[in-house]
Amino acid sequence: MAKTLPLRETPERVRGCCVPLAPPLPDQLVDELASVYKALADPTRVQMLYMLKAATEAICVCDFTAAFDLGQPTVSHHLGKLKSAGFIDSFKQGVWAFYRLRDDMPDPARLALATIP
Amino acid sequence: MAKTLPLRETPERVRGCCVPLAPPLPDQLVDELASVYKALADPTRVQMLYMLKAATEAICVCDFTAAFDLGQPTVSHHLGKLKSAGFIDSFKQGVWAFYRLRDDMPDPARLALATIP
DNA sequence: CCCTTAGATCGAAGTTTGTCGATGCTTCAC
DNA sequence: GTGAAGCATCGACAAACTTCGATCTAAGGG
Repeated sequence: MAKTLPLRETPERVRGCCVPLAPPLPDQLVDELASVYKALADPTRVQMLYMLKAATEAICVCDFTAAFDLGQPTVSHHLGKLKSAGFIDSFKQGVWAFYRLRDDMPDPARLALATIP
Repeated sequence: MAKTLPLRETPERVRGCCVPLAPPLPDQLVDELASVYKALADPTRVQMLYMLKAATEAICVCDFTAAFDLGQPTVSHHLGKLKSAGFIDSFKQGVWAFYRLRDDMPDPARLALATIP
């Protein structure tokens, strides 16, 4: 017959150990989610997305460059990451480049963006 | 008198350039948000949080170690990051260590966690 | 006691990331 | 055509991150 478990009584209901868990999320989905979060894992990019959420029109790269005490290549680099992650797109107007939130943002990006004030 | 803007007509309403923007978020808040996202910016940690959301009880470290084809020190490292970010806490039960979602999770972490399936 | 086991911590290797300066490209003014 | 301005791209470098093996600590079993 089954021998009693050697665990002493506990303040929490706790199983012995190493019980089967729920099936994991598909690798593809997990990687997609992690990529989206990675794009948000930098203060400059969080601030950029906040500015774009608060803005009523597309924002010029020169505005970002003025706002962030960073070199222009660095600003371009951050905007490129947000673009690759699906948050924003861009268009050119003469010599200027404007960025805005995507209308057709992928769901993971849309959900994550909603957590930014 | 004011000279007309040199911009040609555009498909979008676009201001000239470099117009004042909304005041930025406070640095402290931006850093806190970025730190939370950084904790999610790894597939293993996303999967861990999914497992903890799906579980009804605390999960033993040995379960994570078995689930992730990673060394035990690496699993400990990831759990430590999730703990530092405010997502989870832990308690010991004999030789085992159990992790669970925090009841009093900070708001940024709670919001971000809600974006994981 | 001694030994085993679970987990945390330490130190190191390899990769990724943020930042910069330099350069190239495109557009516009003259 | 020539020059200047706005951006993107490239190459380099320091910092941070992921991962591992080795070691240390704590708890139990004999």
